[in-house]
Amino acid sequence: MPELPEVETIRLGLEKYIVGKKIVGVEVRLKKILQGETLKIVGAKFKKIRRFGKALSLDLDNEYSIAVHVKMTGQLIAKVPEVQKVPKVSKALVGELPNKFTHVIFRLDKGVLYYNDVRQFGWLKIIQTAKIKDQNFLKNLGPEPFVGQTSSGQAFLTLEKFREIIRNKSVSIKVLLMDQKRIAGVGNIYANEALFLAGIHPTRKAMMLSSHEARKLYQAIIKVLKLGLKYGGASENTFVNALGEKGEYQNYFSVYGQANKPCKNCGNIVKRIILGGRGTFYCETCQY
DNA sequence: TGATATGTTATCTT
DNA sequence: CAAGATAACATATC
Repeated sequence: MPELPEVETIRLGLEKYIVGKKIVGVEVRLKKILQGETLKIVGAKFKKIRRFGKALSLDLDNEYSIAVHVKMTGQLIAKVPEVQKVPKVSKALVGELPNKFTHVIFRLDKGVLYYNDVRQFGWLKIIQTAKIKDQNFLKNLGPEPFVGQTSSGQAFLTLEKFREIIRNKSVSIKVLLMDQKRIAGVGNIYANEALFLAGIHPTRKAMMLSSHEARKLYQAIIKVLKLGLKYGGASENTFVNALGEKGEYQNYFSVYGQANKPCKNCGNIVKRIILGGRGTFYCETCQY
């Protein structure tokens, strides 16, 4: 769920609302979620928020960073004095803060930053900013599609690189799209949507795509990611932005989650299979 | 009650 | 080594 557009949505919110604010205290309610010494960051100010694929780095002004991966159900929510009324806050997804899913609380000089996580798969790591690139979650990250934001210095996925990545790979194209080591940022929702848009069947072997199909799919990936970002991400499950508001992209899915419903293009029934251990949705008529 | 949900990593089989 | 399947993590929701 939180894939590139959702994490970028969080990043934009944090950039706007917590950069410049000082950490005055840290409360860790669930120890396994946070690694590192909280003492290192007390007194430091947020300087910059970077994104690497689906991960974030909250850089402080004292050479330390808080690296964050929200995995499936993590939420980073800021309560700041300049946002008095938040009209679209999702009560169902957030409710009172802190709540029973709030595992880490950063108290700021002006406001609070909460980390919530229903499934507890996400993590936060306090590390030296200079050592970010040595982290496993970054070392093996592939180039990421360009969706109009540059914040991390990550390599971008060009059409030439994409052709190189799919060349000679007999893995299915959908599994390849979701492989973070090959392409960073694309998860199950956007892989399904991009393949539908490009008219390519998810089980096709990557190496069997024609030159034309490779270009079409490359363009489709960028298009759906940009669309997701435009709608503030997809709140299919627990995703909310840095203010606790839902995204809207789930209202525009073509195939994801549409099993047994008519294809928006041709009216045929959308199929569901499992690929890479994940629900895979496609139209037999429109994708081949 | 049981199926389903996703990101990542580990493990096992082919 | 490549690829594919499956499970594990933890829990809510339908």
